Amino acid sequence: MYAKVIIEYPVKSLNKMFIYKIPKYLETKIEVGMKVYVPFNHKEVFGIVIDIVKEIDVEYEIKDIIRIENPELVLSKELLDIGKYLADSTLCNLITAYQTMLPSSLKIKKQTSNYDLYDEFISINDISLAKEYINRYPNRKKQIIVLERLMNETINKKEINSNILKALKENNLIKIARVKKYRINIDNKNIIKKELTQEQSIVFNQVEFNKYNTYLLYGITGSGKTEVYIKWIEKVINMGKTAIMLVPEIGLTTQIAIRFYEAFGNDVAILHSSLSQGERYDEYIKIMQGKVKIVVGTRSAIFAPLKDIGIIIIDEEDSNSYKQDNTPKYHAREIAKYRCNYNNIPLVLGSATPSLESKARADKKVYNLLKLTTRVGKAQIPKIYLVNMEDEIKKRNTIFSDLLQEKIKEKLLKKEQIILLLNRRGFATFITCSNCGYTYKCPNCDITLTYHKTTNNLICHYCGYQIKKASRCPKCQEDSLNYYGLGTEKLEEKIKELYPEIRVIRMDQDTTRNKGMHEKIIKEFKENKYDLLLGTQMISKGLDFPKVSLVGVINADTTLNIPDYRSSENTFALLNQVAGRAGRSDILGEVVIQTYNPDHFCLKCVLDNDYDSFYLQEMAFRKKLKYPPYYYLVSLKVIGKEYEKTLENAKKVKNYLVNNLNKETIVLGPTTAAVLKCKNEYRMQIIIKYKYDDKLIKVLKELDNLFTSIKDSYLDIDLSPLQI
DNA sequence: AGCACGCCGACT
DNA sequence: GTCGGCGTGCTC
Repeated sequence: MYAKVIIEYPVKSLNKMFIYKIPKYLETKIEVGMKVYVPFNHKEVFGIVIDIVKEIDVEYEIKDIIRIENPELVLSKELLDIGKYLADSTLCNLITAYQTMLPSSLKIKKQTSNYDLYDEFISINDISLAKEYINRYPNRKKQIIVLERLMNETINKKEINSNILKALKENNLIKIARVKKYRINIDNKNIIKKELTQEQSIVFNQVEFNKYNTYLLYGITGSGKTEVYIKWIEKVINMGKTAIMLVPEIGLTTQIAIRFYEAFGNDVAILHSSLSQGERYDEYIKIMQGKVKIVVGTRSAIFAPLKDIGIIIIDEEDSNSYKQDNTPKYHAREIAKYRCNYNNIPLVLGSATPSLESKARADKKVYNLLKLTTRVGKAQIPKIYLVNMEDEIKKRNTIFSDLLQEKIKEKLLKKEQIILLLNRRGFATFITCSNCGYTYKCPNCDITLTYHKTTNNLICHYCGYQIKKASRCPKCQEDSLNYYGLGTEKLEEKIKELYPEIRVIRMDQDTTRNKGMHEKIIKEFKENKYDLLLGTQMISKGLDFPKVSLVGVINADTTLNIPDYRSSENTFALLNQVAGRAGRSDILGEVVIQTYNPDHFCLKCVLDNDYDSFYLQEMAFRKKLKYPPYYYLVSLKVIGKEYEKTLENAKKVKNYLVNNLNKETIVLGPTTAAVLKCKNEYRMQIIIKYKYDDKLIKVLKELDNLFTSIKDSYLDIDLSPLQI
């Protein structure tokens, strides 16, 4: 018997099957999907068995598989197929696809170290033997105490002094058993069931099980989507099946996880980015062994090794975090479609602000549209104010408008809570010398450095380059460095200046870097230890703080002015979400949005809380400019150390595309990418816009292969990019 | 990717 | 002569 194996190196030239002979003693043990250790060109490497065949007809010498690496890890047929689909649809190597699907502790690289944790329990070997021992050595008091306890129970090894343990063991009185221990253990005995409202019940009943269908659940913030998700999953579990629930990155994960633990107890496993490697390993093994039925997690949880899935739900389906921005550049929604189609089950996409793409498909009846239009309980839609900052500047209000200041004061008096959103971290976005014009810039990238005051560092948000800030201008030595552009750090400082008695907490990438900080901030704010929470878009999603009655958006233009075709869509979603944080109980919520573009249609729609109107206007714009969902996009970046050669290669790529793709397909560029120079490399961009092109994948693969022989630059392809 | 092989220049 | 630089080719 022979095995077809892909090996651990993620290189294009090795992206193929290698054939190995299965030694006799492994014939009965080996399975497709197992990790193996094989000889490979004077070395030994790891690989995955993709196929097993009886006979093979080749002229070259075939080597033997050395061993099976870890027999408990077997990728199922479904997961193997998902990997193939992933590799095909994003043009990555097959091994890269499997690597991304596995938790890092199980990846196909080095030896898998043992991540298993155990509890060790002592029990008695033979009672009569123990009694005899006690009689013979009555002065061994400590040992006797242990032995007497052991006559009625088992004891955790940790409780007993190791010398005593040793003595008992040497006299053959006890035995020690290992029990696998999980790092995450939620013991939840009081399962909480909630009744659905009438509107929720109607939505619940519209999903058909045991059939592949995509549903778009359009439910306004606070309409109780989670409760409907729970009912669908409950139904699937009762059918003996399992479920995946995807949530956006962190933040939201914990809150939803708590609700899921309340509803399903230990049937739930959590997979998200802030778990340690060991925790991830434990959760993965639990899932693979069928010890849990529900997986709640972020993007990569779509690859959870569940068997017999009955439903997949993606909450906040418009979140950008479902798209991975490094290779493989996959979108979890597309993998979910593949998996649901594979298992012939429903896929539910939920959102208060569906992506235009999903809404358009729902309108065309490709997806089934489900709607939740009322808030649960007494909660009302918040009142929104739009403030023109142009007028405020005249009054010398650069950060806080009169209205926002007044509202903050009012809420502080009433002891209600406040959230402030500023979608930019750090202290100042750039520092310039007013004497000579010197600006701190990244030496590797084509952008200004952001100043972080807490560490007194200037940081490049692209490559991570850092330098300490000098007290005087590094060029002309004058004491004339000025700070421009407001970040969350500075906002925090300003707020404390304005309201000295206020209790403020900041949540952004910098304050949540350490494990558990995220949860801590949310918990403490919820417990009313702070009056005001300020932060980046991290604070906008899914959090439920009943005492928040005011949300302030400091500068709505930060996201609106990003030069990207989706900036309006992102801004609408962000503002709508953050507005939804206000007034989640019986107190009326108020939202103050500050902007320099009060006439922008996107902000007007936010003001009116009118998703449909936003959708129509934005769709018209997309149609006119040939953007998704009317056209599909592909972004190709040619990246190289030398500008001239990179540009030359980019031009060749363009010509190749124009000559080989369909006539109707639009090829734009090459232009300099949004950030031309990044990490000391130049980046030229080519954009493809197409409606239908049967040659596309084939042509892109050829192009990708052609680049193997070009040394001075490389090609980066993103099929359906979220940003261009 | 990572290793062997091979061809070349420069050194005890 | 031989040590080590790197360009090329191959891996079941």
